[in-house]
Amino acid sequence: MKSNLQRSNNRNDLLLDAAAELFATQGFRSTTIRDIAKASGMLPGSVYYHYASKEELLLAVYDTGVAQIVAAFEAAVSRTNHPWERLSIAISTHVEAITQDSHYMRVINRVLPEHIPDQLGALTEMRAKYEACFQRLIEDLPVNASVNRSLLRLMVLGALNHTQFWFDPKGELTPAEVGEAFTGFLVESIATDQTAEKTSEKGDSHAS
Amino acid sequence: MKSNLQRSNNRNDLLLDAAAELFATQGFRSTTIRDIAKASGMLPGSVYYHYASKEELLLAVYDTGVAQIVAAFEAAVSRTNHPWERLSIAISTHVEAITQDSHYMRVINRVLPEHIPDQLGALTEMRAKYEACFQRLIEDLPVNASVNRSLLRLMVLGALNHTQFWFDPKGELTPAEVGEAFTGFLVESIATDQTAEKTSEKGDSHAS
DNA sequence: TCCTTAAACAAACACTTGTTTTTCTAAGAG
DNA sequence: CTCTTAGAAAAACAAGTGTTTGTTTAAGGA
Repeated sequence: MKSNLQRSNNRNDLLLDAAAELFATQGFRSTTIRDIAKASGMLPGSVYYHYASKEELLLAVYDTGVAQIVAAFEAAVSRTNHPWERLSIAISTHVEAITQDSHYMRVINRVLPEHIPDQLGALTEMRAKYEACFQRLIEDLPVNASVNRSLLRLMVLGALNHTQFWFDPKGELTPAEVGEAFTGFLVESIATDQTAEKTSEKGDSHAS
Repeated sequence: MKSNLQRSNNRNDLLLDAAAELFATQGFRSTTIRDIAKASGMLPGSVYYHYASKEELLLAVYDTGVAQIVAAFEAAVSRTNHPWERLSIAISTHVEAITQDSHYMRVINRVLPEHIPDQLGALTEMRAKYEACFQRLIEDLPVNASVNRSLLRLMVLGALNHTQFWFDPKGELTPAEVGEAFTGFLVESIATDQTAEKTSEKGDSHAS
């Protein structure tokens, strides 16, 4: 039988952390095994004791990242039952995730499945767990029947994914303001009348 | 003096075309000089007779791509003076550009300046020429005073940049429908009243 | 104490990368 | 018919890549 006191697992976590940080800041292709090994204080070959390949290391990071961002998402969204507020909160949570917090979540934004063809299926599957959050959230939005919810989801996801290239955490805008603005751009156009009125009272979309 | 009949320039164009296609379909890093040489029917070393480096080759492709997409943009947008229709047309032009047409335009979408740190400045400068088109277009939109036009532009650009990952030219949606949908999601929320009414008559945003 | 084994080291391997150098070819100029 | 030279071939270079292999270390169980 196995001993209940395994030798230090911590180096494995350290390795994973280092990989996450490097994947998040440099991307997958630009990060070498030697970079990761150096950052976690070991030699290149030692990495392969823990993970069979560089791509498997990415999968482990990705898995953790998805779990974290889904958890952050659900925690944030549970604060209210109002569908449009939920969208706003979800957006700000996403923006927060890619600027602060752990590097694992940033990997989900930076490394797109389409960029690693060999792992396209696995990565897409994981990422789908996150995108499904938005799917449910958008399904719950009270919008006009003519609205193509799938296109709406893709528009929002695209806008969110791009925030990594322009959002400056030291800038004037807060993640919450981005969420409110993006939501505000949409709400009155597509919401059913009663929900639009309810939201516009507290939203920032109208001046007059 | 130089002879007016230079030897065949066409191999240079062929080289550029091959590079554009590969950069567009595989990305910059994943495309090797050997790939490009093979696709243009020459040997790796011969590429360097025409371009001093792989990155210089990218710059040449990028430059052509920006010129083409700006031209396509302006030609499309000039068809109407209505600001919201212009936005819709601009979006559909973008979606068309990344699916049909030349590979040069697809490179602009696929290869983001942030991914090639050594040429960040040059690429950003070129890309700005394209993004400026949207900036002017959004400046001309009659929207409420509370609307942050900069955020609106970033939202639209993000959504557009992401279309490459999901838009299927063989699918049910046409680029024009994407443009109309995206515009429809926005127009009534942020447009000043009279323009919103004008647009909603022909748009597809309201059912009731 | 002996043995097992998790964990890492040390060093190379096999290959790919962008790039350079040298050599050849063929077309136009004089 | 030479001479020059644009243009490409051929082959290698130097650096970097992911990965594998053989060896060492040290902790825990018998």
